[in-house]
Amino acid sequence: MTVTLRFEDGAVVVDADDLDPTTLPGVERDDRTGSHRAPAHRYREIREALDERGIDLDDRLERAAPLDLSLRYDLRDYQEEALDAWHDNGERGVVELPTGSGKTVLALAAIAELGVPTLVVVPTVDLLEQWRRELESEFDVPVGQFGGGEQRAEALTVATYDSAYLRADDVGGDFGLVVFDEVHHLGGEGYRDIARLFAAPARLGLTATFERPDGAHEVVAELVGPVVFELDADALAGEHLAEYEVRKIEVRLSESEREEYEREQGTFVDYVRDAGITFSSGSDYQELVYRSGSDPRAREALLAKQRAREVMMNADAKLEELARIFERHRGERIIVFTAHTDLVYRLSERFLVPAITSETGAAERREILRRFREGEYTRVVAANVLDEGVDVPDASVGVVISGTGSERQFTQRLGRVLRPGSDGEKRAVLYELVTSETAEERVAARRR
DNA sequence: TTGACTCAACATCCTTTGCTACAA
DNA sequence: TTGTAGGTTTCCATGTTGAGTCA
Repeated sequence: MTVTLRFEDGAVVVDADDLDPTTLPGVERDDRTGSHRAPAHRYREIREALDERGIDLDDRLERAAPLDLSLRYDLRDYQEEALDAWHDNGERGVVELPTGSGKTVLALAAIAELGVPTLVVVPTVDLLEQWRRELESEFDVPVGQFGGGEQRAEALTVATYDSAYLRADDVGGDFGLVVFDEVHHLGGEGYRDIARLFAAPARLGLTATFERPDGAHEVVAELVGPVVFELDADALAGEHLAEYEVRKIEVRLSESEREEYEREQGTFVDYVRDAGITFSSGSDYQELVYRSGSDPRAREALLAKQRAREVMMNADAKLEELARIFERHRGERIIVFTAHTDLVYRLSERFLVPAITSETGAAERREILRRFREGEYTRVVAANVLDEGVDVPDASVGVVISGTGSERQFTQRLGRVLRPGSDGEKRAVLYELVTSETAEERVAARRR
C-alpha cells in the first residue's frame, strides 16, 4: 500500500488506493475535484500519522536539494538556549527577544543547522533588503526575493507578508522551513492564511512583542508554535543591551486647552452614558463605531473624542518640555516620537529638526537616516514610521510626545534607544510626556 | 527606473463603575 | 465565595505599508 502526497494550490493532496484518506489529520474530500486534500500546514501531521501506521510514502513535496551552510557567528548564551528550546519543541515555535538582541543571527543559525530550503517572511521592503543582504553575505549563495518589485525563487528566499500570501498557492510546497520575522503580524485576518497555505514542517517566529490585544497571538501559536523562549529588555540590560531608564514627565493643559478638552471629552462621555455603553467588553468600542454609521449623535461623539485626543496629545506644554530636554541632552542623538503627522511638521519647523512621516519618500528618508547615523544630524522627529521594520541608527535618548496605549509600540520605541553604543556602556533614557488629568494618563498606564 | 497615483490591508480607536453566568 | 470573562458585526478617523498601474 502506497500513499502519494503532493502540493496543489495551498493544499496537500492525498492519493491512496487502500486507505481512507479522511482518517488522516485535516484531510477532507473535495467534491468539486473528487480529490482528498488538507490545508498545507497539516502536512507534517499527515506524514507523522502515516509513519505511525507504517505506510509507505511517495512524497512529492520536498524538491530542492539540502543546502550545505555554515555559520560564521558565535551565538551568545541566550541565543544558544533559545535555539535549543526551539529544537526541543520539534522545530516549531516563537522566540521573543527585545530589539537589538540578535534575533536575525539566531534565525541564521537555525537555517544553517536545518539546511533545508527556507523562506523568510518580513513585513516591509526595508527588512526584505536587510535580510537579503544578511543571507547573501553569511552564506554566499544566491538569495531569492518575492516583493519589492522582484519575483525570483531560490532555495533561500525572502518575501514580504503580502507577496508570501500572493505566491503561496504557487510555491507553498517548496520550503522546509519558514521564518516569520515580526511574527505578531501573522495574527492579522488575511496574513494568517500564509501560515496555512505553506507546507513547511519547520517554523520559527521572531518578535519582541508576541501578545496581541485582540488575542490573535493564540492563532499564531497554533500555526507556528508556542513561545518556546523569551527574555525581556531588563534581563539583557547592562551586558548585551544598554542600561535604560524611563522617565515620565507630567505636563498641564493651558486654560484654553483645558476648556476645549473638557468640552469635547464631555460630548463623548455624555453620549456614552446616555447610550448605556459600559465598555465592559473589548468589543463595545466597535459597537460604538458601527452605530456611528447610522446614528449622527454617535458619529458626533466619536469626532469629539478625536478632537479631545488631539488637544491632550499635542499640548503646548509638551513643546516647552521638549525644548528643555533638547537643552539637557545637547549633542546626544535623540529621536522624538509623536502620534500625529501635523505635530511632526510643527516640531520640525520650530526646532529645525528633520522630519519623517509616511509622506516622506524613500530616498529622502534614507538620506535623513544616513545623516543621522553619521552624526551630521543629532535629532530626528517622526510619527509612527520608525516604530518598526526600519533600520534606525542607535540613539541614546528617546522622547515619546504622544503614542497609543499599545504595549507593542512602547516596547518598539524603547528598543530604539537600547542598542549598545560602540563603547558598550551607554545609558539610555526614554522620556514619556503625559498630560495630567486627561485620558492620556490611562493610555500611558495601559502601555506598560 | 522613477514617481505619482489608487487601492486594500492592518492597527489603533475606550469609561468607571456595574449585570450575568460560570469556573475555581 | 470570589474572581473573571462575557457575544455581534460590515467601519466615525488617522497613520502606515505593499502591490499594482500608468505615464
